[in-house]
Amino acid sequence: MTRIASWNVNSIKVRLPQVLEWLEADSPDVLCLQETKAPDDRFPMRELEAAGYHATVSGQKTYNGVAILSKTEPSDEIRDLPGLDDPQRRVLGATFDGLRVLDLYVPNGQAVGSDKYAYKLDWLEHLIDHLSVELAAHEHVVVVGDFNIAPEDRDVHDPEEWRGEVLCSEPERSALQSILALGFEDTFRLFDQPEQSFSWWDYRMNSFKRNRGLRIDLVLASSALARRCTASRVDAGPRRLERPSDHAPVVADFNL
DNA sequence: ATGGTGGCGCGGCCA
Repeated sequence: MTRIASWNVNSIKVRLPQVLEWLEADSPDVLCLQETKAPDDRFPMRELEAAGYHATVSGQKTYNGVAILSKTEPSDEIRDLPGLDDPQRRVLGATFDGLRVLDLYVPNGQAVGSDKYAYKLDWLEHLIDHLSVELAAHEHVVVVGDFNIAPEDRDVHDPEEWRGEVLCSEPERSALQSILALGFEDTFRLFDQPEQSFSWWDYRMNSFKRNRGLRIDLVLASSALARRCTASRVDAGPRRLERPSDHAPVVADFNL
């Protein structure tokens, strides 16, 4: 069994104890992190290596930053989308024993119509182009991360409140559908799930206690890999801890 | 309601 997980930690410095605890409890083979908010020379390599994990990083100061923690060594790492010259560290790809892993921190987009929203849609276009290349090169591809898109209304606590807003707008959802149409499955929807399952809850307004959330953290698997998926879930446990990330980990198991 | 909460870093940006 191979377990792949994704967690937007909103600062690896603050969340390191929770990450170490979660690695110990859930023993993923690969844990992809987003919003590490740390330059590579400030990433806590030693602590994670002591826990038995390699750390492959692409970070920056203050914002963004992605990392892949893995039990085995990576190869063929990428840190950019081809054709997109971008200082923001949002992409990390690596291969582990024939499994191609892409860790994404998709731009938030701020508000529909803003410059950041245009950047998000442009970024997604470059992502779609690159994922077709990845699919052509690898049979088993898993694309995980904070997509900052709720795929469908059932992934939103109040679809009418969010209708047309950033994270839910039609162009964003259309871009995600284009990714799926390349030949990916949203592994969460391969299984029966509790209603009102979300992966992100705003820090404000007691959103978590009221379960006012969105499911924006996804594990997508290429068709051949999806056939080997045995489970996919959100682990809301860490969101209940003191000083939590605003995101919960998402986890998928594969018969590999 | 243009707030609210949290991280970074020490004022204001970003989510």
